[in-house]
Amino acid sequence: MSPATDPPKRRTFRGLPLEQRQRERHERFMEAGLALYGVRGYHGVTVRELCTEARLTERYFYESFKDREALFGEVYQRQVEQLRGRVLEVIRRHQPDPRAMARAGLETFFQGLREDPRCARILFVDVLSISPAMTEQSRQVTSGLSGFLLQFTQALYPQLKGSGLDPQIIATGLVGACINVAMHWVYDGFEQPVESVRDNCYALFEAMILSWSVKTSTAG
Amino acid sequence: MSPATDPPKRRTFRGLPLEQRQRERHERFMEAGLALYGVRGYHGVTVRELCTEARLTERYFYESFKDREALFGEVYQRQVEQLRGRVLEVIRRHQPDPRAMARAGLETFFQGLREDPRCARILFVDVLSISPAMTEQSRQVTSGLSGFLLQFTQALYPQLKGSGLDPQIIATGLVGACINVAMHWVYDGFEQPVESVRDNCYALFEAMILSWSVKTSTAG
DNA sequence: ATAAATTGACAATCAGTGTTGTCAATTTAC
DNA sequence: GTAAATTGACAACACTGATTGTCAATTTAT
Repeated sequence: MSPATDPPKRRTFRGLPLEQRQRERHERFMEAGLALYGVRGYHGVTVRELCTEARLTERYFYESFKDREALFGEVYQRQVEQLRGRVLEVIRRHQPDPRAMARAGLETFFQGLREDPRCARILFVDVLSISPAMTEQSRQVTSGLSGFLLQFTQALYPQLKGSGLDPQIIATGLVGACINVAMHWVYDGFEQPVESVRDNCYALFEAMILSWSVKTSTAG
Repeated sequence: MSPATDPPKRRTFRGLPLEQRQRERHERFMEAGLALYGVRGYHGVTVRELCTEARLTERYFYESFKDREALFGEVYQRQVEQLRGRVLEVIRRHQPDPRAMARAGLETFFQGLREDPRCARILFVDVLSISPAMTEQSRQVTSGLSGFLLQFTQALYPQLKGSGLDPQIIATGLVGACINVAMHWVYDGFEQPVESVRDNCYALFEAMILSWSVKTSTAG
């Protein structure tokens, strides 16, 4: 049917095969996305700016991503996985002391944001105002976080069940507390030392657990 | 210098003086802003749509507002003041019982969001991704909220000072907890009864206060 | 009744932006 | 060396949206 234009034959260029060149371009756009989205937000950044930042052209942008939102989605997902991975790793390393695990996890979380404040904007601000699809993606991530927290505390304190409270709501609240503290910390330019932020958030966790065990021990 | 076109003489129309007509138009745009921004978000709404919703034309939009952002700012500020006013009022009405005050305040907060879910999106989501100016406005509001919470708890529990924790961070965390719980509640379609949401958030407050007084009493 | 003010509908302008296409220059395979 | 693949710069196109301007119809004051 079509007049049969032979597809161009792939070949190496500057010593690199096609796949690697494509991966490198993809990677440069990812970095440009982090740099621009993370500072000016999703809606304030154009495709052209992303291309300039990546030192590539529009053609390659659409080679790697369906549209602007797709790039944001990938940047978002990568940030989530990087930070989550670091936190899980450090938690594992502090087993089995639950307090050390919680404190180290919190500290790693906050350290990650301080090392790269752009992460905070991408993870907690812009993702919510792009599209219903991105909002859903974000909600799944934070729900997963609450779920993990839930599992963690219930494994450590099995007596927490049956206190009349809703563990899911409590977990959602604690996650929200950390996020809000983190955001203010970031926007205030990291005034407080990371140890203070960590300890105060940990205090929220501990308070909740304490109160829980008190309630359940007096109730049971 | 200018060819001296006389300014049009103001007069009544449909029995209403100019000021009142302008105020009514302004009001219709405010309602349109709440309706559209509150559902589709700031970036998804155009001036034309706002005009259609308000059953007015672009000319009147720019009569009332400098631009799209100005309308959002006013809608935001009004929502803040309405909700805050209701919460403060009900807290006052439950004086002097601190638990009743806290629980009633929380319940009013959540009820307000349930009665008008558009409020949640405007207050907690979109305001953060519009401009640095709007972000700053939002931060001032939530800082004010944390400040109020701080004052409230410190007045009730003067022994809380000197526990080694940073009350400002704790307050920021508690506010973030309520916001996050509220957002998930809204987006989940108000599955849980408002009493449950209220009680669980209150439990966070109470846990914090309890833990605080325990720490200070054992330390002092 | 008439002229002026007011309104509403909509055209016109102007600036961006996403997206696709062109083309010359560069690099590679043969 | 030559043809094909690849790249990079940028033009072209289509579309959207903010903002200003036009004008006829309506209402009011005198």
